[in-house]
Amino acid sequence: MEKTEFLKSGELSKYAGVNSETLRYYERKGLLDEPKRSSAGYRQYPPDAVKRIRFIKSAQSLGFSLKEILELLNLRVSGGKQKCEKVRKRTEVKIQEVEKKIEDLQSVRRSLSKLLVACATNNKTGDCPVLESMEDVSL
Amino acid sequence: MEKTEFLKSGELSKYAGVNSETLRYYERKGLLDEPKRSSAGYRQYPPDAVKRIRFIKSAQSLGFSLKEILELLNLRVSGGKQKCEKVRKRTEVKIQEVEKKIEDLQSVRRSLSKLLVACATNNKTGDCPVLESMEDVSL
DNA sequence: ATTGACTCCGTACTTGGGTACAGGGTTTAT
DNA sequence: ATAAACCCTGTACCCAAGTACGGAGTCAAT
Repeated sequence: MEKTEFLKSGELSKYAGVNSETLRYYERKGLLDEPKRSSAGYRQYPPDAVKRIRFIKSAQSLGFSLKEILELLNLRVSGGKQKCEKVRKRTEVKIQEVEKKIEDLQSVRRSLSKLLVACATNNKTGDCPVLESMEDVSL
Repeated sequence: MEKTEFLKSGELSKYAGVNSETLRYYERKGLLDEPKRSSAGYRQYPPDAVKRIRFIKSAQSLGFSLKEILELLNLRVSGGKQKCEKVRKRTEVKIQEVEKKIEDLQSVRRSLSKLLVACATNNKTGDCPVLESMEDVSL
């Protein structure tokens, strides 16, 4: 009877794994477009709002603030030559930032791997080497 | 006359680019070892405390909380077979987490690259394509 | 020996990113 | 037609990660 085309806030929050209050919060912050409302005033989210929330959550776990995430989300080409140029510039900057993060993480991973190797050595010899802590190894 | 071997809180905070109150804060949180004190009670940091602060700051920018950073810093092998085993296990978990972050970042970078390509196309044709926003592209 | 720039400590304040009500309307199942 | 289970709004509260502040001691230069 009902086309189950849209999600209510409870449904969206369940699928996306966040508190439904968080949805309102993101809406206030402009991270989530204001959804249509039912006649009773209930929010009706399009199904792919789930993707949006998940994107926000991943980006956060990668060290982006909500403000930065908003900037990422607002990068998009929408016609007009000079606007496109601006987007290109800002995108290049973002890419640099992301690549820096990737390099730092790879450096962290290398440090962790050294620890593993040290442990493996121990398992052969029974004599556990003392390894200086993370930040001495690299970065 | 004075061996300038140690750093005072103001010096360390300057070199490491943080507020000196932050040093006290990190000390309280166990991220920074309590340094020796001068006869007057002034903190005397070893020069490589700078590395420690920088490590903390990078790790933060990669999405690690101070609590997680403390765990990373406390990973180290220091003798004793079963302890080494525990370290190895925890290290493996950390490596997985780091690799997940790297993959997510690479995915973000690919999305951003698509934007760039779209922009480049525009610059040839003068007709700027409409590209859906970040989270539709990937992740 | 006084001034200015530092340090100490404890405590209070701030900001970002949520979470939790209270008080009210709605929908669904019985 | 009534209760359970939603949803709405506004506001207050919470935690992490700092930051600022007051009152006091210290150090270096004049």
